[in-house]
Amino acid sequence: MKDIAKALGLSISTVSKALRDSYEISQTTKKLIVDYVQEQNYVPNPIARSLKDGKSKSIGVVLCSIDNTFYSQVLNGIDSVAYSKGYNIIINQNHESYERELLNIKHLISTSIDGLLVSVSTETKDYTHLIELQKKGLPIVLFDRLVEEINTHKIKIDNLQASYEGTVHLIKAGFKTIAHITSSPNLSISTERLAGFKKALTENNLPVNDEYIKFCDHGGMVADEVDSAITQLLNLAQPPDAIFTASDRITTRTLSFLNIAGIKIPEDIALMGFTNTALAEVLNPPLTSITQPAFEMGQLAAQKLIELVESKYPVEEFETLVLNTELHIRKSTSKGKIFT
Amino acid sequence: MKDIAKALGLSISTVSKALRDSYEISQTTKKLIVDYVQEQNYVPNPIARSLKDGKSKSIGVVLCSIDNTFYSQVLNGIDSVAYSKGYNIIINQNHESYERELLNIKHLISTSIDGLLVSVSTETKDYTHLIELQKKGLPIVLFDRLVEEINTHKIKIDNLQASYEGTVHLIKAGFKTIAHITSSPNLSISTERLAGFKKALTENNLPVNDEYIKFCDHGGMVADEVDSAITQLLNLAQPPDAIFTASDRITTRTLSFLNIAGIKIPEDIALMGFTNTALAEVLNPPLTSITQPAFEMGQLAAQKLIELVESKYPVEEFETLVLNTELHIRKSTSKGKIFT
DNA sequence: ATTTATTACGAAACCGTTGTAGTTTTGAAT
DNA sequence: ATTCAAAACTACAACGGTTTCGTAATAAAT
Repeated sequence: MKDIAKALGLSISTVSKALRDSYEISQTTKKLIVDYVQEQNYVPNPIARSLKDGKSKSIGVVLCSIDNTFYSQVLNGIDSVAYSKGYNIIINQNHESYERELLNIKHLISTSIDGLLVSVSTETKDYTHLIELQKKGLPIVLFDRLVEEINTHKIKIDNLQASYEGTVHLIKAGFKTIAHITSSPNLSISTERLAGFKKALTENNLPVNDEYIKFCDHGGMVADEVDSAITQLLNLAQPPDAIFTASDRITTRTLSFLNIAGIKIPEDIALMGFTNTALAEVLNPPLTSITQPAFEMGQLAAQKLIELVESKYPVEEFETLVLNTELHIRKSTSKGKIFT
Repeated sequence: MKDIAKALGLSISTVSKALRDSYEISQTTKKLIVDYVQEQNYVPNPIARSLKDGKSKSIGVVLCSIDNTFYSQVLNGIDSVAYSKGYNIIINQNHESYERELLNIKHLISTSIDGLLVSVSTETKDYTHLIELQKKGLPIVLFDRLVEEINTHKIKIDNLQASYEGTVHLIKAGFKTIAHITSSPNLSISTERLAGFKKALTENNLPVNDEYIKFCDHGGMVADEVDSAITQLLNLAQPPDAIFTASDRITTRTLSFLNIAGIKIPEDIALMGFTNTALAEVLNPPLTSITQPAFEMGQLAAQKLIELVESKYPVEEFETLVLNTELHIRKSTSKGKIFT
C-alpha cells in the first residue's frame, strides 16, 4: 500500500480508504486507485488486517479423524458454509486421544481462531480445557458428541430414537438375542444409543443383559477391540442372533470380521449398524444401516458458530438442534432365506 | 506482553526476548518472566508474529473433495506432517470445477499461506493461475494429478504401471473384451492409466478399441456420466466381459450400477478398479482393487512443500516422487465359477 | 582510579493495515 | 472580501509482537 501511495502521489490513508470504499474519498481518486490496484493485482495483507481488528476469519475444528466417512461428510458441510461466509477452517484431529485433544486446543488458540467446532475424543472425560476457553470468550459449538457440562449451541442427531427404531426393526424382523457394540461410554452418542437400544428391548419384553453389550473404548480405532468384543459375543453360551453396531468404524470392522471368520450374514447372525458409507447397498450382504445427515450437521454447526462469532452482543441463550436419521433396511437383517 | 512488562517492572523488549530465550537476558529474569507467563497462561499472538516475519505457518491445500476415500486419506497424511512441523492446513475444495479452483486460489493467496499443495480439478486445462502464483514466489507442490507445465516437486503414483499390472491381471484371468472407464482426459492420471491399459492390451495382442474406452469429464462426481458410460458399454454389439475403472468414485458407482441393474459380477461382467476404500474386501462381490498409498502421498507432499517453504535459498532442482500401488485380487475378477 | 569488556536491559522502529483526528481545499453564502 | 461548511485528503497512533541499536551496570584489566 505504501508503494501504491507513492506511485500515485497520495497518502497511505487515502489508498486504504479508497479500497475500503470510504465516503471520504472522491469518486475520481477511488477509480484511480482501484484501477491501479487491479493492474498491479495487489491484495491486502490479511494478517495485518487480522492484527488490526482482532479477527482471524478462521474457525477451528476438532474431531477424531478426517479419514472417516461420517466426519469427512461433516467437514464437507462445515466447509460449505465456512467458505461461503469467508472463513477458513483449520482442522485438528485428536485421533481419539485426550492428550492429543489438549494439544490441539492449545495449538488452536495459539493460532488465533474466531471460534471452535468440537466433537470430543472417546477418551475425553474432563472438559475443563473447553470450559476455560469458553470463559475466555471463545465461541464454541459442539456437534455429534456433545457434553452436558458445556453450555453452548449443540448439534446432534436423535441418537435415542435412531437406536430405538433400529432395534425395534431387529425385533420385528424376528431377532431375539440382540447384541450391541458401541463406542466409549464417555460419549453422549454411546449412552444415548445404548438407552435407545435398551428401551426397545424393554418395551418388547426382551431381557436387557449386559453380557450382550460391549464397549469399544477407542471407538473402533483399534481393530482389536472390535474383534475381541465380537469374539466374546460369539463365545457366549447363547451367542446373539443379531448385532447392532453403534458407529461407522465399528460397523465396518464387524462386517469385515464376520466375513473373514466365515460367519454368514444374516443366516448365522444379522448385522445392523450406524454408518454413513455410500457403499452400504453394495456390501456383502447389503447392510441395514442407520445413516446420519452428516453434511447438514456440519452446515448447521458452522452456521451456529459463525452466528456466535459475528454476534454483536454476547449470546446467552443457546439451543440444541436435533437432526433425524434414516434407517435403511437391507438384507443383512432379513431373517430366514427370503432375499431380495 | 505490555501488561506482563508492566506487572514485572520490565520493558516489553525484555519480556519478548526472555520468551524467545535470548542470550541477552539473564537466567534470573528469564525465570521470573517465564513463571509469570505460565501462571497467567499467556500465549503470544501468532498473528502479530506472522505480520512481523512474513510467515503464516499455514499451507493451503486445493483438491476436489474432502469427502472421498482417497483424498481424505491424503489429507490425513498431509495433516500428520504439517501438524508435527507446526503448520496449519487450510483446505479448499474445487468440487471438480475450474471456476471454483480459480476462486479457491484467489481466496487462498488473500489468506497468506506459506505454500500450496495442489491436485487440480478435472476441468482444469489452463494452469496460468498456478504458474502466476509460483512466479510470485509461492512454493507449490503438486500431488496425484500433476501438470507438466509447472516445474516443481511432484508426488504421484506409477499410474502407467499400476494400470498395466491390473490390466494384465484381467487378461491373464481370461477376459478378452476389457472396457476402461476413466476420468477426464485433462488429467495426467487419466492419460497415464489409459496408456497402461493400452500397453497391456497391445503386448498381449488384444485390440485397442476406442469404443471400449469411456471418459467421465467430471471424474464420476456426477453419477449420470458413469451410468451412461456403462450403459453405452453394455449396449455394444459385443459388450465387454470386464470393466476396469480408473478412479474411486467411478469404481464405486460402477459397482452400484451393476448391482442395481442385476448384472452379476464377475459372471456376467468382471470389475476391477482403483479405489482406496477399506471395504473392498467386504463388497458384493469382494472387489479386485488397485489401492494407492494415499497417506504416504500426503505425507511426502507436505514434507516436500515444507522443505521448499523453509529453504533458505531458492530451490531450482525439483523432483518427482513416484509411489507404488498395490493390486488386490479378489472375486470380482475371477473367471468362471471358482469362488473363494 | 581509569579504561575496557561483558552482561543485562530498554527505546524505538518495523511488519501492513485501519481509524481517529486533524488539515487543506473548494465552493457557496454572507 | 470574508466566513463557514462540506468535501477530500493526510498524519499518526494503534494492533502485538520482534529486533536493531544504544545505554547502564557490573566486572575485569590496566
